[in-house]
Amino acid sequence: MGESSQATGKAHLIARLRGAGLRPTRQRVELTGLLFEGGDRHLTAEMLHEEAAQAGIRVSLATIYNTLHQLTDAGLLRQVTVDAARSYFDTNIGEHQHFYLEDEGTLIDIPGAEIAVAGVPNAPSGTRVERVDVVVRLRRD
Amino acid sequence: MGESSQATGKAHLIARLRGAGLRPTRQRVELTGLLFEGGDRHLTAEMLHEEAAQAGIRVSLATIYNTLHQLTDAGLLRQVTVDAARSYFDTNIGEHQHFYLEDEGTLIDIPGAEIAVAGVPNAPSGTRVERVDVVVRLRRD
DNA sequence: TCAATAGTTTGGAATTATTCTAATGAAAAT
DNA sequence: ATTTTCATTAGAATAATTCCAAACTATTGA
Ligand SMILES: [Mn+2]
Ligand SMILES: [Mn+2]
Ligand SMILES: [Zn+2]
Ligand SMILES: [Zn+2]
Repeated sequence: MGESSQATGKAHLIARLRGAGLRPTRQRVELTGLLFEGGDRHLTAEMLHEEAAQAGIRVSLATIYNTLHQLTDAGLLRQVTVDAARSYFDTNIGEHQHFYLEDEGTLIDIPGAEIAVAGVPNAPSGTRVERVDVVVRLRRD
Repeated sequence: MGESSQATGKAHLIARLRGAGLRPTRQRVELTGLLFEGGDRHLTAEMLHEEAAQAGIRVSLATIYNTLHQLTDAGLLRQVTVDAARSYFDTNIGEHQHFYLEDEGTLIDIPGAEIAVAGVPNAPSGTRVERVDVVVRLRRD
C-alpha cells in the first residue's frame, strides 16, 4: 500500500464517472476526488477552483462549471440556491435540509430524518413535486 | 369620486412611503402603486421595469433596484431566492411559503396556516433563526 | 497498434443581473 | 426663496456564469 488513503479511491472515482456516462479525464477524476473525498461539502465553483489550485491541479474555471453541472445532471451532486449572488453544490445527495448562515455564506446540513414539512397543498394540476427545500436562515446575534 | 379605484390609494401610498422614512417621489409613488394595487405579487426588477414602461411611467432600472431594496429594508417587501439567475420580490410579507414552477419561473403562495415545518434543530450557538423558507419545486409532467 | 471519431478542455470573449458613480433634479427645511 | 438633503439617472463597472472555436485526449475498432 504505497499510496496514501487520499489516493485510494481513484479507481472508484473512475468507476463513478463511467457510471455517470462521463469519460474519466484527468480533470474530472481530480475534481471528483476533491469533491467526494472528505465527507459532505457545500461549495461554489470558485471555491472548488481555488481548492484545485491549492492542490496543484490545473483546471480552467469553465471545466469546473462544466463538471459541476455534469455531476449534478448525473445525480451525483445537488445544486442549492440560497443566495442570489452564487450557487452552491452539495455533495450530500441524500434527503436533508439546510441552515444557511447569511453572514458567513455557510451551509450546514439538517438530517432529513430530523425535519419534516407537513401540510403541503396538492401540486397544481399538470405539475408534480420535484423537491421540497427548507432553508433555515440564521443571523449572528 | 372622479378618480378610478386604481388611483384611490395615492394618499395612502404616500403615507406608506413616509412611514418607511422614504420621500414620496413621483417614481416611488408610481412604483408602489404598481406593486401594491392588485393583490399579492412576485416580480423581478426587470418585470417591474417592464410593467412601468407599459403603464407609461418612465423610471430607470437603477431606481427600480433602489426602490425594491428600500422597500425590502423597510419591511414592505420580501426578497425570495429560488432561482440562481434572478431575484424575486414578494408583496406578500405575511407568513407563507412557496411553490416554484421551475419551467415557468413562477411563484405561487402557500398560506402560512396550511404548511408547517417540524423538527428544526436548535440554531447553532451565536446565531438566531431569522426565517424559515420552504420552497416546493414543481415540474411540468 | 494506430488512425479515426467523438467527446473534453481551455483562454478569452460574451452575457446577464446587479451595483456603482458622478452629475442633475426634486423634496424638505430654514 | 435659499439652502440642504436626498433621489434619479445614464452609463460605466462588477461578478457570476456561459459561450466559442481551437487545441487536446479518451475511446473505438481495423
Ligand atoms: Mn446548467
Ligand atoms: Mn441589497
Ligand atoms: Zn447539504
Ligand atoms: Zn409569496
